[in-house]
Amino acid sequence: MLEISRIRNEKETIIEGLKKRNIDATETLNQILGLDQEWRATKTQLESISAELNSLAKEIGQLFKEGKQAEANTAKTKTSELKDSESKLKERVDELDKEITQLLYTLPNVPNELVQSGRDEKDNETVFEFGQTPEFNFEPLPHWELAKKLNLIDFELGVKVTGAGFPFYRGKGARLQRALIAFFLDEAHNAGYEEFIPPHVVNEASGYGTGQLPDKEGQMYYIGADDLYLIPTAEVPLTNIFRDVILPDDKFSIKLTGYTPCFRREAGSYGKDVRGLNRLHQFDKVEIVRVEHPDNTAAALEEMIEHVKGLLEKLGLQYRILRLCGGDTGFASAMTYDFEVYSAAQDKWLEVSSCSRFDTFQSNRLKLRFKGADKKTQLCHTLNGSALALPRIVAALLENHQTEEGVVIPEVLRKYTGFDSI
RNA sequence: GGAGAGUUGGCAGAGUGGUCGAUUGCGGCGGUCUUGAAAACCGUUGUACCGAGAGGUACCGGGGGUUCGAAUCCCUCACUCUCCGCCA
Repeated sequence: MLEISRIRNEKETIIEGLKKRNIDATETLNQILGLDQEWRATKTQLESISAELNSLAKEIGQLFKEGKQAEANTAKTKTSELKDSESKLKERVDELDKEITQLLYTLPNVPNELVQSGRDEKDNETVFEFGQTPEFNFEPLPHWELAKKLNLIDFELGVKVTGAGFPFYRGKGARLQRALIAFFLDEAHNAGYEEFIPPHVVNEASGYGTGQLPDKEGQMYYIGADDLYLIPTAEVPLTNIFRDVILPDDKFSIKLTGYTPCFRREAGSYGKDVRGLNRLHQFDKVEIVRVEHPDNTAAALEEMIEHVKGLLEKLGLQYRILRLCGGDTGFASAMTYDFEVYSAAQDKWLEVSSCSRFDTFQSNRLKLRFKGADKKTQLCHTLNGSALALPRIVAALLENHQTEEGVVIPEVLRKYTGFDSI
């Protein structure tokens, strides 16, 4: 959520920035500023009436104490009129408050100056490429066929027990999952991230804190009996650790990591790119989350990108990094880099990681602040990234490292898997 | 699931209708003393909003009510803890 103070001061900059998302925010911003003006005027009125009432109440108390009943009762009658207008003004202030917040919720984050304007994924810029497209002297199989042939993943069993998008991993397939999770967590640990095992369900306040609610309500599995939500990513519990927190400014940088299963309803996304592991309702992911002083955000994002690059290179996967254009950048993000690995057998690029800086957009909702040397509180910056999401990594590993004899496990994973091929 | 107790400032913990944004202790910050530190002593120490400023308003788990006046009384919701039951 954008800060109202920023809208007051930098309206034109925000309008320019949001154009990169193909959004003309002029009208919304004017509407907000209009309501804000009324809000402030009404609030000033309200507060002066409250002040008057407060002092009257004190006087009446004093009169009672002095035994001046009659005078006290006269004073009492004076208050009723004031109370009337107080409650009317209060009502209006609350109303305006709500309307402003409602409008603020509709505005996405302002893109960073590096972000290009653009409509969709076709306008994303490739900023880095690594590796060679693997060549095969046989017809490479897509991962869903390899998974079946090698008995690694059972999609039909998942359908039977739960439904589509909830596969069983089995045998070496299951052990490969566990190996990847351990590998990713160890790498994050070595890079200075503190490891967490967070809850896999969160309450409503946490959903609002990271912005899944109210905008993406339909994407989360909801447990009605207890009013809880299954997490769509570890970002939600990990970032909400800092909800309503004021940090001392010597605490930075804060670096967290956690593995969790992720649950996404993916409502409305059927029929496209959903084969095999490409899109699931439950998948595993290791997430990295950072809370930063605004001065260090750019460096932190660079560091996260280097970290993810390292992971992919150690796994021997060809990849590219895209800086998303305005239209493709997520609602809360100021700038996002997507990592895509090349899938040989599907002949397409699969998104395996997304690293974003949110600047104050999340922390404003979270009320995550720090107190600087000048004793002023200001909003922290948050960032997060996947390091990494498993399914498409598994898909790429199977497809790109396949031979006619089977699948070769990358060197770095072998101490975790206990086997070097499948 | 049953019964009970609780939720107050960074923490601990007072406060049962007016002078309470809130006693006190600890912690934090500043100072005195000291070569330095500790101890002791003194001072200071919540957040947000409105206002050019003076100043004002709101917040004692959330929401509502009673009252001229609520941390304090009433209603309601949420959460936490203890005991019992069940249980990995």
